[in-house]
Amino acid sequence: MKAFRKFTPDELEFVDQFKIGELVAEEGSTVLTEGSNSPHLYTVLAGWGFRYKTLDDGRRQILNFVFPGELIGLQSAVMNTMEHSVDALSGMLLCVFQRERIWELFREFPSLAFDFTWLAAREESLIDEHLLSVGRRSAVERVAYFFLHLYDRAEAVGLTNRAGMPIPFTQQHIADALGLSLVHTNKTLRKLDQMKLLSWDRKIVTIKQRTALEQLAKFSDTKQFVRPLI
Amino acid sequence: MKAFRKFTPDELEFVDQFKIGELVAEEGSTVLTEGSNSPHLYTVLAGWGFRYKTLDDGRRQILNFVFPGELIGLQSAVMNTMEHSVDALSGMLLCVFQRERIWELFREFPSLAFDFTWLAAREESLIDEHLLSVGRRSAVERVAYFFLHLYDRAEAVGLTNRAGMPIPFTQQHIADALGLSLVHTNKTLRKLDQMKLLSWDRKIVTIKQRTALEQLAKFSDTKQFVRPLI
DNA sequence: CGACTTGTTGATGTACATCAAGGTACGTGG
DNA sequence: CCACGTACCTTGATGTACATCAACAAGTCG
Repeated sequence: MKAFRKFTPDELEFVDQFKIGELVAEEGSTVLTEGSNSPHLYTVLAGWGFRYKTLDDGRRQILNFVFPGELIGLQSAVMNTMEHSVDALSGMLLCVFQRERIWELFREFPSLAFDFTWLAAREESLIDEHLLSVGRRSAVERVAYFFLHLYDRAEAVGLTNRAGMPIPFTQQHIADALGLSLVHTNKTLRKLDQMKLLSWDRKIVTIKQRTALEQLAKFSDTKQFVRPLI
Repeated sequence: MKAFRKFTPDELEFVDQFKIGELVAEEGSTVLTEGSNSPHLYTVLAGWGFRYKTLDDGRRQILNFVFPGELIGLQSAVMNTMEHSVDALSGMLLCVFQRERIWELFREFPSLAFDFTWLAAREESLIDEHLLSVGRRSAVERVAYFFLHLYDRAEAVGLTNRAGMPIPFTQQHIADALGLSLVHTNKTLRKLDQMKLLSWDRKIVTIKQRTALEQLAKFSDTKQFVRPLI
């Protein structure tokens, strides 16, 4: 997949024995739990997931969605506690690594260590943009931005098709990601539909007028993040 | 300062020649600009700053505050573009590093590389919590949480005193950090003052009833993040 | 078939934003 | 010392974007 870089043979060998197995996570299951101290680190091989935090009274904030090629659990790997949970939206296939050996990775394979740092920095910048949305964009802008961004990421890993983007989640997830109520999210979606900019139909989202939507969303030229080869 | 870990002599030597100088940033000046490709990486030695993003119509979202001991510009160092700006709130003293040599650092000093990753992961987890606030907490909860969190971080680097926490910013900054309007931020502060939980007086903030405030804010047991020694 | 999940819509309520005005503290130059 | 400006905080009146509640329709799963 063009989203990934090439590895050298010895990197591959290390990754191969760093890996301790594969995990199939069922749709709706929780892969990692806030507050736990997971001994594992995962790479997503297939499927969708999402990271989130909750308040004790049940309010939930979805922090980001997780796509193939991304890492989950790095936080607990370097800090010894998970500060968020991860759920599987669709069935997911995960590649499992041993957390304890992360130190070895840093010592022996600086290029892989750099990848980790790069992924962490990229994740941070995604959340920064998301925070800007939730803090300063209106509901329509937020929804518009959200789907533009999501579409680009899904497309990059081949999760879109001619019809649009098949979506494994409900409007409640969108609401929880954008800091809106379920009802208002629905009304905002209907509005974008009436404007003929975006459609949501039976779990398929289609972007109908990309440029108009980008203007509405104040969509910043999202350069695809490419990890530099150094 | 107890917030920092000890370095080994050869780490110190490398850091010393990795460093290319010091920079004094004036109060109110911009240290890094969104969209630029800064050749430098900084460590904060003294003073306060903040990271933020803006929309073209001027709406601003403050992402996080920056304290001594923290790194700025790691994003541009690993990804070649800044996705946010950084301004100095007070006068700041920065230690400047050469970005190009970051690769050398990863190759020669895995322990320092690990520190970088650790700092990136910590920053991410701070923003996650902030996003939860902006997305799901009410205005009072947000303000309460904000000051509890800020106080702890300020205290960790010795920026508080018996009177409380001297604050180098205005209510507009708080509003921009919390996704509120200036006026509503002010009213919320007055409310917390009337409840005798928190006071804001001439740039000094005092937490008057810590536990009550924590309950109100749904303050999660913020463990001080301690970088593991591996 | 009912029970349940998901999407949709209208009526009502409220938390927040916006507007407008005034107050205090600090500076400046006369 | 004053008059004047400016930056920041404060408060009330009004407006609006969003939340909450309630009800129903359509699909889906036992």
